Amino acid sequence: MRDVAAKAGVTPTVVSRVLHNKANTVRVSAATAERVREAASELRYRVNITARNFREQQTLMIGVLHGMGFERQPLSVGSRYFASLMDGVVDEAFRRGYSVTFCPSLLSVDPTGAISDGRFDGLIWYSTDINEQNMNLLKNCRAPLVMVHANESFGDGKVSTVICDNQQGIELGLNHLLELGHTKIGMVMDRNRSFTEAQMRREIFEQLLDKHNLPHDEFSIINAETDLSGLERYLDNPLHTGVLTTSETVAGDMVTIADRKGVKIPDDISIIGFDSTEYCDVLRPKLTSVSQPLRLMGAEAARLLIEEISDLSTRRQHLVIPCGLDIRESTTTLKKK
Amino acid sequence: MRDVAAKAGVTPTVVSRVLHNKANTVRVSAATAERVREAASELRYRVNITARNFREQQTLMIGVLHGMGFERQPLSVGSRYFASLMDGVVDEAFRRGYSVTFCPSLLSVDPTGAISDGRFDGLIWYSTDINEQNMNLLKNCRAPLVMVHANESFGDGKVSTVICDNQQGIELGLNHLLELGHTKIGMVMDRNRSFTEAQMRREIFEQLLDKHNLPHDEFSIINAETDLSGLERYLDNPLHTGVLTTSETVAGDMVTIADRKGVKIPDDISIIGFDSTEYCDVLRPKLTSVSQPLRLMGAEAARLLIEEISDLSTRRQHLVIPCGLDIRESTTTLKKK
DNA sequence: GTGAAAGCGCTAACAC
DNA sequence: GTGTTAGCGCTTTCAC
Repeated sequence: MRDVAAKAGVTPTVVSRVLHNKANTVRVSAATAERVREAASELRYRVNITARNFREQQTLMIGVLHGMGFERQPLSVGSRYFASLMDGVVDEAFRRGYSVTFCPSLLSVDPTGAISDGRFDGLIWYSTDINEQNMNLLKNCRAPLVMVHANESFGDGKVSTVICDNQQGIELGLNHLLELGHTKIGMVMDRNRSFTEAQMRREIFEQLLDKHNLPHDEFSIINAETDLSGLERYLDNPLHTGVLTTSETVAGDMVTIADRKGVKIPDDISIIGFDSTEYCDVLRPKLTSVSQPLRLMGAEAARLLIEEISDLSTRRQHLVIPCGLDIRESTTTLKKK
Repeated sequence: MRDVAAKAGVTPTVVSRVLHNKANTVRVSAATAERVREAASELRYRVNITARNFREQQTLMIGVLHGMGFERQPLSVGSRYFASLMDGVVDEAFRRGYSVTFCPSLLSVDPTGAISDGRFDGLIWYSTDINEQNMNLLKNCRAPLVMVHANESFGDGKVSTVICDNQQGIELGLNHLLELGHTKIGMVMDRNRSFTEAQMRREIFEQLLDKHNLPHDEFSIINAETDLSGLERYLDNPLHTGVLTTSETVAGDMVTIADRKGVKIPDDISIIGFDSTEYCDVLRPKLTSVSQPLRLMGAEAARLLIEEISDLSTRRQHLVIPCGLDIRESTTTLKKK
C-alpha cells in the first residue's frame, strides 16, 4: 500500500479511500483516483485482508461448531443429515458475503478458543447435549451464536435457536401408520444416546400413544444401542407392525438388518424414518420419512446469525420449522394374518 | 491484555510470554507467571486471534476453491464425490491444526481476493478446467496452492498436484468387461463438458480399444449431454453390452433412465462407474465402479499443502494415487442371444 | 527476569 | 481534495 501510494504520489490514506471506500463519503479527485488505480494495478497490489480484519474487528467468517455432544458428521457416508444442513448454511452465508469454516481440530477438543478469540464473527452450533460443561463453554462465547436442534428453553434465551416441529413430525408419522391400519406401533431410538432431540421425539410419541388410547409398555421403545445389538435382537422377534424412528440413520440400519434377517419391509413391518434426505431415496425399499427441512434450517440459522452479527441489538429468535411426511416405499397397509 | 498486565503488575510483553510463548526461549519467574495466569483467568482474557494472525502473517486456515470450471458441488444430493474429497481434506487439516473454509461467494464469482489477500495460508483447488482465465488467476496466487485432478503438466510445475491413476483405472474397468466376455464396449461421458479429466479418461479408453483390437467408431463415445438427452437417445437403442463411464454421477443417471426405459442392468448392459463412493452402494443395482480414493486424495492434498506452508522451500510434488475396482451388481457376463 | 519500543497493514478522525 | 496522526492487539528485539 505504501508502495502504491509512493508510486501514485499520494499517501496511503488516499489509496485506501480510492480502492476500498464503499460509500463515497470522502471525495477524491478523478485524476488522483485514476493514478492510484493505475499504480495499484501495475504493482499487482492486493489489500491484506488480515490487516483489515484486524482493524475492523470482523472476519466475515462463520464457524461451525462440532463436538460437544455431537461429533462432526461425515459428509460422505451414511445419512445426508449433516451434508444437508451444511448446504443450507453455506448457501445462505454465501448469499450474504460470509464464508463458512469447519474447524474440527480446535472444536471437538476444546472450542474455547474458537468461540472467544475473535476468529469468527459468529457461530453455528449443532448439538443438543445440554450438560454443564457445554453451558459453561457457552458463557465464554463472545460472538453471536445460533443453536440448531435446540428450542427456546435452551441457553436462558440468550441464543437464537432453530429446530423442526417435532410434535408435528411425530404426529404426521404416527397418523400415517394409523391410517394404514397399524395399532402395534413402536419407536426405534437412534444409537447415539446423547442425541437429546431423540428424547423429545420419544416423549411426544408416548404422549400421542396415550392420546390415541394405544397400548404401550416397556417394549414400545426400542434402543438400537451403539453396536446395533438392540436392533438385532428386536428384529429376531419384532413386536410391532409399524415403527417410527428418531433418525433416518437408524431407520437405514434397520432396513439393512431386516434384509439380512429375512424380515420383509414393509410387509412385515412398516418403517418411518426421520429427516428425509436423499438417503431415503436410495435405500431399498425407499424410506418413508418424516421430513425435517435441514437445508432450510441451515439457511435460517445462517440468516439469524448474520442478522445478529450485523446488528447486535437484534432480538433473539426461536424458529420452529414445519415438518412434512414423504411417503415412499417402507410403509404399507396392515396385512391381516 | 493490557488489563491483565496491569492487574498482574507487569507489562503486556510478559503476559504474552507467559500465556503464548511455546518454546521456553525466554524465562519468566514462576511467581510472576502465576500472577499473570491468575489475572488472565479472572478477567477471562482470551488472545485476540485476529491480532495475532495479523502480526504473524498467518491464519492457520486453508481455503477450498470452488468455481473456475468446476462449481461447488452439493454435499447433500447425488454423488458423494465432493463430500468424500472434503472429508479427506478436513480430516487431515484437522490433524495438523488447520481449519478448512468454504467460501463460494468470493470464489465462484471472483477468487482473486481469496487467493491473494492473505486470508488463507494455502489453497486447495479442485478443477481441471485449464483455460487462459484460470491460468491468469493462478499467477496472482500468493499462497501455496495444491490442485486436485490435475497432473504434472498443469501450471508449469509451479503447483503441487494430486490425481488418480486414470490409466490404471480405465484399464481395470475395461479388463473387467473383457473378462466378462463383452466386446461391444462404449464410454459414457459426464454431462459436464468442461470436466477435462473425463477427456483424459476418454483418450485412455480409445487407446486401450486399439490395443485390444476392439472396434471403435463415432458411436463408441456417448455424450450424456447437460439435459441427459444424449443418454436418453442412447438407451432407446443401446449399441453396446458394456459401458465404462467417466463418473459415478452419470452412471447413476444411466441406471435411472435405463430403469424407466425397461433396459435391464446388468443383463442388457453392464455399467461401470467411476469414483466408487457410497453412492454406488445405495444405487440398485449396486454400481460396479472404478474406485478413485477421493478421501485419501483430499487428505494427501491437505498434507502437501501444509508441508508447503510450513516450509516454502519444499519441492512441488505430483502424486498419482492408485485406483481400484469395486465389483458390485451392475456388471455381469455377456449373455449369448 | 523484566520493560520499552517498534511495527505488522490498514482505516478513520481530524486537520488544513 | 489531501495529508497527518493515531491506534486496532499482539509479538519480538533489544536494552537494562
